[in-house]
Formats: sequence, C-alpha cells, structure tokens
Amino acid sequence: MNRPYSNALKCLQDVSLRPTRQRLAIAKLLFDEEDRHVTAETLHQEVNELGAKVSLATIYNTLNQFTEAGLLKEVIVDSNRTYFDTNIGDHHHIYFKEEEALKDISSEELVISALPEVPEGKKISGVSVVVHMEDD
Amino acid sequence: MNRPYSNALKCLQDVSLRPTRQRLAIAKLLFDEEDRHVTAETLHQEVNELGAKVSLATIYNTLNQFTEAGLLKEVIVDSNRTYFDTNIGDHHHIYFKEEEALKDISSEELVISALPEVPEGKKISGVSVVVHMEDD
DNA sequence: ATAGCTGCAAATGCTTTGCAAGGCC
DNA sequence: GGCCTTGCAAAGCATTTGCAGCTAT
Repeated sequence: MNRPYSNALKCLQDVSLRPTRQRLAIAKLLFDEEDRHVTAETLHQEVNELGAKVSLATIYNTLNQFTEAGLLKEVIVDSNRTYFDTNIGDHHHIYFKEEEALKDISSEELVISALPEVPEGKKISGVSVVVHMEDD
Repeated sequence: MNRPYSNALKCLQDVSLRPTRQRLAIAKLLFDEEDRHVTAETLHQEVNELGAKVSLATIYNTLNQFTEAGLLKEVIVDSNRTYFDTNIGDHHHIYFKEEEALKDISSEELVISALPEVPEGKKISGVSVVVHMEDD
C-alpha cells in the first residue's frame, strides 16, 4: 500500500483525528517515508531527536489510534515489544534477531501455496509469516 | 516430533534436569499427551488442579528450562503472553482469537513455496507462520 | 464553548530475580 | 555435605489508564 503523495496532515484528516502538534510530528515521521517499522520506544526517540517533545504515553496512544484507523499494522515478532508497520498491504517479514530489526518480504518472495480449512463460523483475519534470521 | 513411549522421568533425565516433584508434575502434564499448547498461567492452573502445588515462578523457570533444553518450543502469536508448544518439529499454527487457543498445522496443510534470499553472514533460525482466526 | 488531547504518575499484567529454606545425589 | 531447586516477595519492563490542564474547532 503506497501513499506516495500523502502528507501527515492528510493522513490525519482521512481518519478524522485532530491534527495536533504531536500527531503531526508522529505522522510525518511515519508516513513521509515508506515501509517503516517502529516500536513505541524507537519512535519516541526519533520524535524527540527532532525536538518535538511528545510523551511516551502519547506515542503509545497514537500508535494504537493509527492502528485502529488502519494507518498502521501491528507486527508480532518478539514477545517483548510491539512493532508497528506503515506498510498495511499483504506482506510478510524478516526479523533480524541481533539487530532487533524488521524488513518486509513482498508477496512474490514468499508464497504460501495452501492454507488450512476454515472451521464453520470462523474466518481468517490474517496470516502472519516471520522468517527469523540470526548471525551465522 | 513424537514421543509415544516417553514419560516424564525420562524426559528430565534426557536433558539432565533433576527430577524434582515440581518438574515431574509439569513434565507429566506436558509430555504424556501430544501437541499441547500452554501458557505459564494455564499450566499453573492445571498443575494446581491436580493438587501438585507448584509456584508460578517455578512454572516460568521450568518452561524456560524445558525450552532451552529443546523439550518445548516458544510460539509467538500474541504480544501479551508467551505460548509453549510440546510439538518441537517443523510446523505452523492457527490462533483462535476469542478462545485464545492454538492449534497445530502440519507442514502438508500449509506449504511455503519460496523463501527470501539469506544475506551474507546470516542464517534462517526459524520460520513462524500463524493463521489468525476469529469469529465470523 | 466544548469535546477532544496530552502529560504525568500511578496502575497493570506478564515475567524475571534475589535470597533464604528445603530437597536430591 | 554440597549443590541444585523452590517459593516468596520484590523488582522489571512494556504498555495502559485516570485525571487535571490544555487545545483545536
């Protein structure tokens, strides 16, 4: 999912979130570039390095609001922290253990050719594939 | 990975962990049946329902020791809790959101037909696939 | 004006740890 | 006996929440 001409303000308006100073700073960092993977902590650091002064609680709240609004996707790769991905399209991930870093895998690079049967009354809400890489 | 004739005592001896009352109770619950998925909490409840009285701290420590010893595998499906799987072979999972339950998918039911390139100096330490199911 | 946001500090929930007492070889 | 284990309570982390004050519309 690309948002090549999007800007922070438009993102917020699209999902009816007030464009506050804090949310604008966060949205700018997240959506001006593509395929970003952040945790609350890494984003907090980035924001504050720009001098934007946003509290960690607000970072958490904003990441959750953005996720609920469909601007972000949560990625579960590590039980100790929550990653968020600005790429909300269908794709998978490589997780680099030592670097604690995530990288996207396009749907062409990794293909799932069969899925299990879906039980009555259920539906598949997502398929998460994580290739774990570590130093050789 | 099947351990059809295994018993709790043998498991512990195999990995050189002293067969204490607590570890035996836990191993019995985990390895007498196949393909069990537990969290520290669910296991704690089960153990205590049998009247075995094992502290939660010991459950945590034991699960970690078993995992380190290769008797269990950690499954990352939910950022709020850690699941452990007695099936240590290559396979994948279905996670049922409402039930907070895990189910194995055999390698035949879900096939990955292409993997991304492995960078220099790295290796794939595991591929985790979780199909998330929820009520329709 | 007022509903919505933010920040702080406190609370939460899962997991780990320090240490004294007890158990296994 | 001596080392390993256990249990408790306390500590640790990541994350959430209550609430008083501030802000966007």
